[in-house]
Amino acid sequence: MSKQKKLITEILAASYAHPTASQIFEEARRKMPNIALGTVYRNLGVLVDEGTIVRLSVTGQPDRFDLPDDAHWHVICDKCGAVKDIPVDSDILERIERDADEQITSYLLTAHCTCKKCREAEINQ
Amino acid sequence: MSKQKKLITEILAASYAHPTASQIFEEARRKMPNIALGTVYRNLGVLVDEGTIVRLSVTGQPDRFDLPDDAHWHVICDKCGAVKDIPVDSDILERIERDADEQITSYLLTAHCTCKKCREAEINQ
DNA sequence: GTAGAAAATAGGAATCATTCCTACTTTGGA
DNA sequence: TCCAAAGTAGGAATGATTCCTATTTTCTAC
Repeated sequence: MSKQKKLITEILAASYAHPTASQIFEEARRKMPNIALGTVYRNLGVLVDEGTIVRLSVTGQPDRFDLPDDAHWHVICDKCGAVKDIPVDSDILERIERDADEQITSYLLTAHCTCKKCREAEINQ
Repeated sequence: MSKQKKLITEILAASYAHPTASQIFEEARRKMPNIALGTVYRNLGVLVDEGTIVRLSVTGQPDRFDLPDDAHWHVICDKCGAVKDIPVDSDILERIERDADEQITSYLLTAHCTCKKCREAEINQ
C-alpha cells in the first residue's frame, strides 16, 4: 500500500463528515503537499472496489466517501448538504434481496430533506 | 406548458426504461428535430422540481428519469445498467422518517447487483 | 386580432467532477 | 544491488450538465 493510499484511508477514518474527493485532496495536501488530485481519485476508486470504503452519490453534487459501517440510510439536507446516518434493520435488506430476486452487492439508501436548521433559517429571514 | 415540455413528459410516460436525458433528447428529436439538448435538461429539471417526475442518480452514469409511481426500490445491474423496480412497504418509509427525525421530501432507494443475465454471460465466456 | 411583456427556446460556450495519459519515482523481490 | 511492476504527479481530455444570449413563442390586456 502506497503512502498516498494509506494517507487517504487515514483521512477518511478520521472524518465524520462524508468528505468529497476534493475535500480529501485538500486535507491530504496538508500532510503531503505534492499529492495529485488524480491520485486521490484513483485510490478512492481502488478502495471502493476493495470494499474498504463506500461511495455515496448525490444528484448534482460530487461523490462523497464513507467507511463501510453497518448499512445505514443517508438523510441529506438539500439546502446545506449535511448528511445524517440512520441505522437500517437487516430484515429490510433481506426483504429487498428476496423481492428483487437478484444477488445484491450493495445498497444506496438515501432520503432527502430540508433539515431543521435550514427550515428555521428560511423562516427567520 | 410549452410544446417541448409536453413532448418530454409524453416520452417519459411512454417509456418503461428509465431513460437518460440524452435518450429522451434522441427520442424527442424524432418528433421535433430542432429541440435543443439544453431544453431537455431544463425541462427535466423543472418537472423534477414540480414533482411530476423523479430523478434517479447512479454513480458514474448519467441521471435517469422516471414517473413518480409509488415509492419503489431501483435495483441496478452494475454491468449492463438494467433497472428493475421493486415495491417498497410504506411502513419502512415511515420508520425512516421517524428515526431521522426530519421531514423527508423524497427517497432514493437503490440496490446494486450483477443481474442474472450478466452473471451467466460472464460464466459462459 | 394585436401590441407588448414575459417566458421559453435553440445553439453553442462554459463548467466541473472525474478519468485518462505519459514520463518519472518508488517499491518489492531475486 | 538491480530490475520489473506498480504507483505517482501533473496536466490534458472527457462527458454530463448548466449557463448565456439573441431569437421565438406564448400570454394578457385592450
